[in-house]
Amino acid sequence: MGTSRASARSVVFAPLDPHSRAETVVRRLTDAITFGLLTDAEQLPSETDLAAQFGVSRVTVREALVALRQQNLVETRRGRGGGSFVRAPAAAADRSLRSRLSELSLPNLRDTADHYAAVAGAAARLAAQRADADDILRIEEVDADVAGPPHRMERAYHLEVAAVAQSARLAREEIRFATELGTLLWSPILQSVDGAYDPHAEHRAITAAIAAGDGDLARGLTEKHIETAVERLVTLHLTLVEP
Amino acid sequence: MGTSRASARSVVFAPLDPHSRAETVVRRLTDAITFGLLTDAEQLPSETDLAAQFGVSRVTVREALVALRQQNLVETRRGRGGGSFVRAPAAAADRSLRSRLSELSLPNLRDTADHYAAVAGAAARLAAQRADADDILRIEEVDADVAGPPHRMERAYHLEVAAVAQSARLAREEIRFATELGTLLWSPILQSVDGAYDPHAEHRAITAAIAAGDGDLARGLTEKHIETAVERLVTLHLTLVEP
DNA sequence: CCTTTAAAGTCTGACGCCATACGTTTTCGC
DNA sequence: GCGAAAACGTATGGCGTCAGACTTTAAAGG
Repeated sequence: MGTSRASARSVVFAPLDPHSRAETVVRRLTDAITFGLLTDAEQLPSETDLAAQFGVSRVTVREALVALRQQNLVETRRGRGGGSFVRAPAAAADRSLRSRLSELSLPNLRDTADHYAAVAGAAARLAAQRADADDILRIEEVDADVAGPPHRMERAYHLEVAAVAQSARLAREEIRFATELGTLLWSPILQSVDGAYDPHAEHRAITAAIAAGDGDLARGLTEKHIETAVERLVTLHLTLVEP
Repeated sequence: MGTSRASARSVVFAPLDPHSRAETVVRRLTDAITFGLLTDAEQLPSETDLAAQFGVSRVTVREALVALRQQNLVETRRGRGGGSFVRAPAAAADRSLRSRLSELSLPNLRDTADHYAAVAGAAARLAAQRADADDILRIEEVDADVAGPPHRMERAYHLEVAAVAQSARLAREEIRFATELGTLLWSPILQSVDGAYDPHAEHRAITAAIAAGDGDLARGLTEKHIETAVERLVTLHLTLVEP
């Protein structure tokens, strides 16, 4: 009894976000660059457009861009055709990933993964209930495109499943996890640890379950897919933490 | 392909929270009072304590309290033993609930419910994998306490299950849903629509599945429990929207 | 080469929020 | 009844953010 009361209060009275708005914009853009959502040499929208999209003042955007320039994550050019351009060195992303991984606590990593599996599994189940033939084709097309880095492929696949599930919330959650954890879970570093791992074969099995309308199987396969990736990540984490 | 890229961007460039900090505090406290997390005549922490807990300045808390007083949701007394006290008329809560329900769009309601079922179902499944005998006793004790309003009982039950699942994230999500949707889903208004509904019997079945270590059954029963409540809410929603 | 255009750079007054300090009110405890 | 303590009420200077306006820069297009 006391538990639920105390815990509900923990939400009501939880601290507000301590970060300034400029700082929040910095974190947004830094994460997007570090995790590959914004690629090297890519041009950001203009200051005016960024301000409109983020719902902040242009001064705030400019403040954030100063910080990003100091981190050498963007460079800015004036004049027509100017603007801010991403500078994302590949080696920095790799170092950032290992650094990030070694900062994560194992219980925290497992808890995040449990949550992710719940969301992605539910999306797969709903997709099995709601997909039509066009949806299945689309999922297959997305999965057939193997031209990019693994975490991009994984993100595209799971996001397509969430879209087919017709749940805006689950799709949004999927994107959040892809941003927060996806780059770790599906990192190329992990691919070299165990060569026998074939995510595409697992995707095909999930897609077949969705096509067959078997929601429980689709969910179970999705959960296992994520749990497998987590175990590999845990293995890497242990090598980093106990040298 | 374009789908996942465009959608990832929608997260990166999504608008920041437009609400001022004072306004956010107002919303927090208004929701907590309206949904029964803070009860009539209950004393709020002092301004200084609220400021510390919310991580804001006292001026901001005072600003929020002015707004709450204008809404007649609190009254404030000076001096020793003074402070702000909740004023939560039962009729206003009922009106607020119907008003809230008629504002919800049906697809939105279903989507939220799908997400809730995923979280609560996953919690039940993990609880079945991780519970020991003491945990089961605790769940049963929580469920045996029938002294309060239904939404309180439901919150306490599901939160206990999430606690037994040993997932901080799922517990936090559970609290969020209990705050956002729980008061609607388990409202006394709905209890009078269909007298045959017995949530405690459904809880006992879920608890038995958890005790038996049957994660899939525990999850399935939890999902059905929530889906049943949603259908009843949809029925009420239709009576409000199409008179 | 010149003009136009897009985009960054700079500035300004008003408002929200911060930390800090002090004053007033009311109850509690001796 | 008095003094102490808790708690609200008021005020202040500084910083972040806002909307809006104007200037400078550099590329694109004729």
